[in-house]
Amino acid sequence: MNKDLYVALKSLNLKATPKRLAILDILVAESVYLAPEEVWRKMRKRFKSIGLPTIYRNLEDLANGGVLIKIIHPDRKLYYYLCANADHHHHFICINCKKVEDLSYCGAEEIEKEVKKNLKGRVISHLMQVFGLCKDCSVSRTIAT
Amino acid sequence: MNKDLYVALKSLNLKATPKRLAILDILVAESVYLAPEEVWRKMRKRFKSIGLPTIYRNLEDLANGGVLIKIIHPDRKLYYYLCANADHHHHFICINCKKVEDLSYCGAEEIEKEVKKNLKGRVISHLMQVFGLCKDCSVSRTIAT
DNA sequence: TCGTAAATAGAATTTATTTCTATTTAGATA
DNA sequence: TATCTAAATAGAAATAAATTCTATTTACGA
Repeated sequence: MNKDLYVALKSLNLKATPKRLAILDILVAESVYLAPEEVWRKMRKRFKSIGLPTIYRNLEDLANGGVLIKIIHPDRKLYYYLCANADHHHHFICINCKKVEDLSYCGAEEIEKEVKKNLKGRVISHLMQVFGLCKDCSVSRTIAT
Repeated sequence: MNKDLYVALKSLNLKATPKRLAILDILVAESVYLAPEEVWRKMRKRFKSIGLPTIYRNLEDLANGGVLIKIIHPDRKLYYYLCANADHHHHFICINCKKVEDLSYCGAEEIEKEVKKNLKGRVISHLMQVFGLCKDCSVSRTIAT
């Protein structure tokens, strides 16, 4: 299995259970974001019995540990996808094919500066998600809904 | 009633019903963001019968029309608050007292440039929300949960 | 290999949101 | 001002998403 992932789990005090590893495996294999329920469907092909609570618990634990990123879609549902480097939280998300790409640009410093100076406040976290059509999907104009 | 709001409703082809106006009134009065269910509780003090579906429908319609902004909190729930100028979608949100303040900074141009140039994609919308503690709440260290 | 804390299944529950249908109402038009 | 119609609403019911609970199983350190 992937050495880095194993180390990551260790450092989070999470045991490397077959199901947890399979969840990671699925999310590593897909370069798109998946809803918990979609992860569940894929897991059911590999395990005869697998509960939805297990999916939720693991996704949440892994997201809290920074191994996964929780993507909040505008339509209320939560989606998750694997994040290779936990420091990078800025994404371009294709609303057609669901592919997620990293954005190098991040205005975090400017924001922090403005909040500190103008609002006298303190930044704890920020969320930046850019939705649009990726290269392929903006060529073929048809948009799935 | 507020002239601007009336005009805004007109332009959205939304009728100025007492309940719709009251929802706006509540959200104008509060400078904090509110969950649909919180709006409902306040509305029940004014109307003897008021259904939750009415709250949801109105908040959604008003948000779609740009009169309200839909704030997506990290913990899955949706919150709403009134937006005076519909063009401004960048907020500093205090996780303690729920106050929402505008941020003037916006990296939209840089992002659009990067998506176009590096990813050959097309930006449709973007979301930037900064969570933290406002001036008052960062002074008193106690954080409500 | 053994012991223990962590992880799990499966059922049940909770919470949030939406759908549906009959009734009411805002506001345009006569 | 009275009438009409599409939009808005209540209230009940259904759906969807996420969580809780308890008994059982399992990873993995000693």
